Amino acid sequence: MKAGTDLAQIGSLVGDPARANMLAALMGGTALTASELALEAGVGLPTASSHLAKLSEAGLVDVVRQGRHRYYTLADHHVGAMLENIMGVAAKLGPTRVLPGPRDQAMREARVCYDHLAGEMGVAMLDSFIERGLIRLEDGLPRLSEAGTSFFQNSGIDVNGMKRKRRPVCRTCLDWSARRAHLAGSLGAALLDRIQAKGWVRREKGSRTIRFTPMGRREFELFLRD
Amino acid sequence: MKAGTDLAQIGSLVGDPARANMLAALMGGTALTASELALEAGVGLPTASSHLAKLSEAGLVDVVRQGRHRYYTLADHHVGAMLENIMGVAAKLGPTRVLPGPRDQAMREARVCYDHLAGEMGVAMLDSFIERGLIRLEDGLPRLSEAGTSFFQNSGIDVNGMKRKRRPVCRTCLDWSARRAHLAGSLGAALLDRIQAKGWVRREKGSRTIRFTPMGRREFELFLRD
DNA sequence: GATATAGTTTGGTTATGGTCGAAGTATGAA
DNA sequence: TTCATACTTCGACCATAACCAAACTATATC
Repeated sequence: MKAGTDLAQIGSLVGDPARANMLAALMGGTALTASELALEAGVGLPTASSHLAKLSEAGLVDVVRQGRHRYYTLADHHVGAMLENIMGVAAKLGPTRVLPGPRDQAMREARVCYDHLAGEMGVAMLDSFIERGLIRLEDGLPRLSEAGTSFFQNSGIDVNGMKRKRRPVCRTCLDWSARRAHLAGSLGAALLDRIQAKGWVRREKGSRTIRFTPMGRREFELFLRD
Repeated sequence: MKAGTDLAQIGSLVGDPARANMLAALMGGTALTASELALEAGVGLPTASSHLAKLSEAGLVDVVRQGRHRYYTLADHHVGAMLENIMGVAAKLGPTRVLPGPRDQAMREARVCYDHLAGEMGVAMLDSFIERGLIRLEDGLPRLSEAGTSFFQNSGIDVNGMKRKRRPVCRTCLDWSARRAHLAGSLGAALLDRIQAKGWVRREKGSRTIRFTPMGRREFELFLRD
């Protein structure tokens, strides 16, 4: 009874097409303004504003005011994971998607999951870290090994700084396309940052899909073999 | 855009209070008839029938006719996992649940997650299996070791039979109360079966909560130390 | 056969909530 | 100060869908 009420509350928030589009857009990980989200959702500004107020009040999204803009983001990675999960079920159930088009194909290969890399490339990355002993799995939860700590620190990622924060450094997230785990957490986020900073990928604008450039792909694979 | 539509579709199904209550009831794992679900949801039979038609058409629930009854169940464990996930977010976000009441306490400790054991007891069980080397984690996915195969086979669970089926034998499921993994998959389901068959637990009717009897608790802990 | 039980279908009512235009607030720029 | 941009609030409108009563179908029991 009580459980049903909780379910319904979140469900109805996600259940409105306009809000669902907004949330899907925010899955891209970049903060978006109210106007951008209105455009994304295909509704007027007043409507968008009211939707965002609801999402924000419920705690699904965070907002930070900057000048006359309001930047919205997903509240945290749990929300991102939940949305990813729902999309996974939708994809399984969905109206007989026979052939995943070329666009879906690219998305399967690499995409942004809130703030980290997902898709086959993301799964491959975590696999590689585990194989090389940089990350170890304990009770199903990933932990950075000592070797991993120094490896990432040497790569210019401030892992020790991360360890002092609240957010877990390593976390796994179930990849709906590959049905395997990929790396989330602050380390996952930092790695996506670097991949983007190094110009290995192009973001398709308005989409979660990311495409590796030929050069970027080579570099990335080298990085995994390191 | 397309992703948003998928989200909204599932969201709106889960977003109606009546349907949410039905789904929550089905999380208990037992098949329920349309009338039982109507009662659970607090709506009339015609209303329930229409809701169930929608859920069924969308593929979230399965129905099997038996005489003049129709027994509904969640379509598969992915749906269960999704609902569990949504509840987890709701619990985190929820209206400042300060003190989890005694009832919630029991639910934290042990409950049914669609067809397997969840809560602290479920987490403890998986921990124990891993510690004893019966289950090993590879790439974040649990796999039965050889020792595990013979152990469970000796306990009277037909693991080898399970391996031939489509459904994975071992799967982890993130426990929203403990934020740790517990064991799902066909082995998880079989273990819950045995726990119930041995009379170690009492089901609270109309609830997912299960309570270990004093004796059952002792036996269960022995089983984990085995 | 007649009767009861389980569930669906139909039709009509109601209300929740999404929508936008217009007016209002807040911040920044000229 | 004045104008422009970014967003919110208000008010009114409208569509979707949740709901039930009554009628209907199908299965079981007597």
